[in-house]
Amino acid sequence: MARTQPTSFLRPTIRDVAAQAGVSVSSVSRVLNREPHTSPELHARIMRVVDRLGFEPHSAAQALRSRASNTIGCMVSDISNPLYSEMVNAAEEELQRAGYVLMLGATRHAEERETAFISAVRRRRMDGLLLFAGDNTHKDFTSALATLDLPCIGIDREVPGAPSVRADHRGGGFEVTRYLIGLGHRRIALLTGPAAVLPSTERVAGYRQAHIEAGLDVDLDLVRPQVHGSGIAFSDVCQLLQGPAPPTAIITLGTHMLASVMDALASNGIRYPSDISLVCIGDTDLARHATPAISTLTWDLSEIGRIAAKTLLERIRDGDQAQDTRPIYLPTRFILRHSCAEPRAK
Amino acid sequence: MARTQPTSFLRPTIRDVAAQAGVSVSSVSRVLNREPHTSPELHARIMRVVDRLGFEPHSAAQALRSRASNTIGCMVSDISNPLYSEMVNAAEEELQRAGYVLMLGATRHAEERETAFISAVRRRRMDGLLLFAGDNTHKDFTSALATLDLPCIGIDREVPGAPSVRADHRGGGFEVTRYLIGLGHRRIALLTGPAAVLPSTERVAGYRQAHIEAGLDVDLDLVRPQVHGSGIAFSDVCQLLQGPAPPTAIITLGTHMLASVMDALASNGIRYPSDISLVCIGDTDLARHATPAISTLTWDLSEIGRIAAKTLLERIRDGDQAQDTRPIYLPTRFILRHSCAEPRAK
DNA sequence: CTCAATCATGGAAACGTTTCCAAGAATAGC
DNA sequence: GCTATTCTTGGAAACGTTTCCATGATTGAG
Repeated sequence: MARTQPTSFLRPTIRDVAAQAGVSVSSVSRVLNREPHTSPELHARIMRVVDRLGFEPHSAAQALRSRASNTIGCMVSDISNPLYSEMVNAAEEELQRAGYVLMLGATRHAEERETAFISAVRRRRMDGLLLFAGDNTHKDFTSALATLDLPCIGIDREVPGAPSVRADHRGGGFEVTRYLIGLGHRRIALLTGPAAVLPSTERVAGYRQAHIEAGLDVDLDLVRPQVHGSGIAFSDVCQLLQGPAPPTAIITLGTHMLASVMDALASNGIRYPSDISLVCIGDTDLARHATPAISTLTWDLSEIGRIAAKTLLERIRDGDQAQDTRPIYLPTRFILRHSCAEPRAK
Repeated sequence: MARTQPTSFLRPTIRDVAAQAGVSVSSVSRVLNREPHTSPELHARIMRVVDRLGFEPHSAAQALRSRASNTIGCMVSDISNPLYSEMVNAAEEELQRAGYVLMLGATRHAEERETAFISAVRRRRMDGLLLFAGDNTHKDFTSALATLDLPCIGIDREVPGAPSVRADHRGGGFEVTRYLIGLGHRRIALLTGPAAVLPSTERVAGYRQAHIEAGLDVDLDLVRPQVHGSGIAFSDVCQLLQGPAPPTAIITLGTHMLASVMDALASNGIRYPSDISLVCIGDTDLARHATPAISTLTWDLSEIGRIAAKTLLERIRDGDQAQDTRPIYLPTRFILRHSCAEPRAK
């Protein structure tokens, strides 16, 4: 009887509900969890009290007892990168609908933050994990990940023992490079993310493949992986343009990097498509509305997020079965605009 | 003794640690929580076992007992909006550093998702809440919020009883409008977000104020709040341009909306700055690199996120004191580029 | 009409921590 | 050298659920 009259400043517990309704705690739990074997009258009586008291179950207690936290971890290097934020947005929508809450962990490319997040995932007994593209040479992180027995999906990333959802960056890189080669370009610069991140790795592979198929050598000096942040692309582009054998075409990421590249072109007095051809990867307002508009390799970011979320939910439901870990690929699409031309005759 | 030998597939608990170290559970807890009154030898012995077993405390149990979840809620309408994602990114960094995990709730402007998220905040006993700009006419949400006794910060939003961090959208709207009026414009269209969202409300207020100070009437037909998503600005701009008294200047948001506006101008054969002047709110790559570059009202998004996070942390630490709920304003800055001119003589 | 099966409910033991309290050991004050 | 304090540790009671088990009531089969 001690808790029949709940003190006003304390949130009501399931015992308060049980006491006020004159039933047992277990009945309240059963009703709240829609279990069978509960009479309609009991249900009505309990729900009335629940509403009156504004009872809301304490999810930590639920998690402790039932071993499900209804929480999904989402590890991403940089949520302010529009490529990621669009995928996260779509995934969150899908997971929210299924009753899960997303826990965000932005790693900012630091391995120490990655391992810290994995630790948080373990302590909080999260139910699943979405792992976005990141540096796959981080060994501490990889080994921390290996100890994690948890449904997991890689997004533009390979995760041992887990399926991944990816855009076909290799195919995209191939298509774009082949297109430029077809126009007659022989020195094509590729500005992409760090080499150890899957999309970049794949992109470079596609770039090489296109060269090989055309019987051309690859000049690795033209492949310039960019470190994150700042407008580092700027100096790389300047260096290339001012070098002995400047490129006649540039492939760059469509995010901030494209803006840096355009700055670099401008400050070297070089115009596209007349002086140099330009293709970007990842469609943006800037690519669409620059003058001339920039030909772009694009793919469906939201769809990747959605598929990743759905696949994760399936794996959570199916438990240990469904060990199909084949990657799911989404196609890229090349949008031709007006930023490319045949290279200048010497 | 029953649990001295932990079964391999179960995660070790604090009892396992205690048993293996031959000490009491409470000692382990004390050591782990860095409490005073623990001898160095005990500390060393326990930590050795903790490391060997790979023990990680179950945060649900901690939350249940200690009434702190180390979790911050983050309610935002749309995480894929770059304005929001940059603020969230900065806030997350600050909160992560303090040991908190961010729980993301994207509401997509739906009140039902807002109230659902508040419910999640309550059930999970989150320690604080970051509330980003949203429709302030949502009454169910507002009343749900009122029952929430929890440190809370509004970001570009007013929250009763809580401080807010905001850009000075009113001042910014005023400055931009005054600038255009100064150039001679008398019909200035304002395309902004929904009227019930604070930044828009304030912006419109600044816009009116500039008109009033100049002794001009405000034609409310020129103020066009835009519903979210899609390129709705497109049809509004077309309608204005084709109307009887088209505007000679347009103020628009710098996000996707700017692209829509540019499309609308293009498809009506109208060029800026010669035919019409253009200013956007919120700096983007597009605004910087469009030709001509677009004059922009900007402010420090990351700083807003950081300040919001820090203020929230203070409030969590200070408990019920520190009831200073005055809003913190950040200034806007007008960047003059090449998108404005005096209006055409008739 | 009886016995077995099912239904509806209650009681109590978990889940894995933290924290309160008690108690013995060590230290300090005089 | 004795008492009053402070240190160090252990035991046990919470925290608020879910779930297992037991029990009485109801139903169904023959």
